[in-house]
Amino acid sequence: MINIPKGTKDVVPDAAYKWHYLEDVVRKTAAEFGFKEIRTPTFEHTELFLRGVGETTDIVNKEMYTFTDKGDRSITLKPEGTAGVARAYIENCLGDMPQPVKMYYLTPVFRYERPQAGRLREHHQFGVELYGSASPYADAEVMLVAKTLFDKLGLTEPVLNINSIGCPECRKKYNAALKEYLAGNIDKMCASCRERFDKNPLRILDCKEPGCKAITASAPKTLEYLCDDCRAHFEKLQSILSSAGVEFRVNPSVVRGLDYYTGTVFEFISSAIGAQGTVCGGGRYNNLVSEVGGKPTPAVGFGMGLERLIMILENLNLYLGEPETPTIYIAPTSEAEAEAAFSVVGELRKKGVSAECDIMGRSLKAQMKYAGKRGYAFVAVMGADEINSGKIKIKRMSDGVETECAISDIAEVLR
RNA sequence: GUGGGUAUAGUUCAGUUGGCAGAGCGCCAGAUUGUGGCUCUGGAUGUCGUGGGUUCAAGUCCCACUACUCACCCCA
Repeated sequence: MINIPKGTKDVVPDAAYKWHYLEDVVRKTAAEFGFKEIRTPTFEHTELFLRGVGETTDIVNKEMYTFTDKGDRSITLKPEGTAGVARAYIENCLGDMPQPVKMYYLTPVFRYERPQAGRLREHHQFGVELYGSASPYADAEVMLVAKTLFDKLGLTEPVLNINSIGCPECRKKYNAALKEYLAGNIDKMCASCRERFDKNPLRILDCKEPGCKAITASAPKTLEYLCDDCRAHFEKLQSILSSAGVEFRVNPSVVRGLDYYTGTVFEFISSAIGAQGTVCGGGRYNNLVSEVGGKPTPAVGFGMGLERLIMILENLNLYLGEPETPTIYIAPTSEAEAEAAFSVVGELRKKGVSAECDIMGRSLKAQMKYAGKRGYAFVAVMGADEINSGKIKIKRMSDGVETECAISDIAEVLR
């Protein structure tokens, strides 16, 4: 037997309704905020992610599904949603549309990682992209999309953590200050932090080693090195969030692992699903479009992990939609009525009523059992009497009450 | 890439100092031939993850491998 590849998941028929429910709420929420769906390919030229996501990131270095196609092109399965949208924005001249351009996507993403709770090699993301506005209102609006979605799902628990890592100018000054602070202690820190010291000192702040945490606790904060513009932006953002009634926590250790972020970064963190608690992460990436070959365009957005979101909803016993079962089951009493039942079901479907009948050749009793277990709202037994009289009793399964009507009127009676 | 845990029926698991491979759930069929969820009866499904070793005897002990799982790194 060939089993499922590591880090992937099947959604079986009886569980698909959860995804339908979630996607439905997601689409409605995005639409309320004026975001329209954008669909980009599952794979892109590898070059896009090298330039967009950044060559020093773990995602690009060790996690991409990259292969050479038959035309000798280097192709990569998308490891995140933003780079492809940036490419599409440029390629479809969306910069010439009325600004801002507000887009959302629902997409699978692929990263070669060791799976664990809340981490897969293929997972699905809902993401939002707002292009063309550098205003902190844009940052707030994007955060509000996530917040509103959580509210609609009955989810109050994920905490919004925000930070600003500054523009490239602030970052230059900050990196120098951070390295100066760490220089005296670096030999006491973990191996990976020592490695990060040269490559990307900012990421040291993210380390969870107790020893490193103790050292970084009093390290300089990016917030202390923001230029006037970045500081004003971050302060205005907080004021907007406060007056919008959005609770948040300024958390200097929120440092994103993708190179394209500038300025505002944020995460919604849940404590309901174990170690991988970030259910939504995003920020501003004002240099991404130009990095990928377009003209400079301010942008802000987030990615949200849908598997993680479903895990949270399940762990907190929150509503996840209703199983999808046809409305009525027609049960022929024997083979003699099977064809008649089959055609009645066909008529019902033409009228828009979801209906099924026996195709297993089962006894009436077994059919009733099946119908009860599968959760049909109505069952109608069809035997010789019904065929002769043209009348049939529709049984409501919740309480057993039966209503008689003409076979040709079933659809109307159910309405 | 690093570390811990686990592996027995479709599924969740039990299996005593090593002594005939089991239970619940699910599935199928019945319980006087046209009405479900409850109950009762019966039935099907096993390379005990794979390969070695110890032993009269291994699901059980030892070794290796593989898979799964949790955690680290990193991310959603």
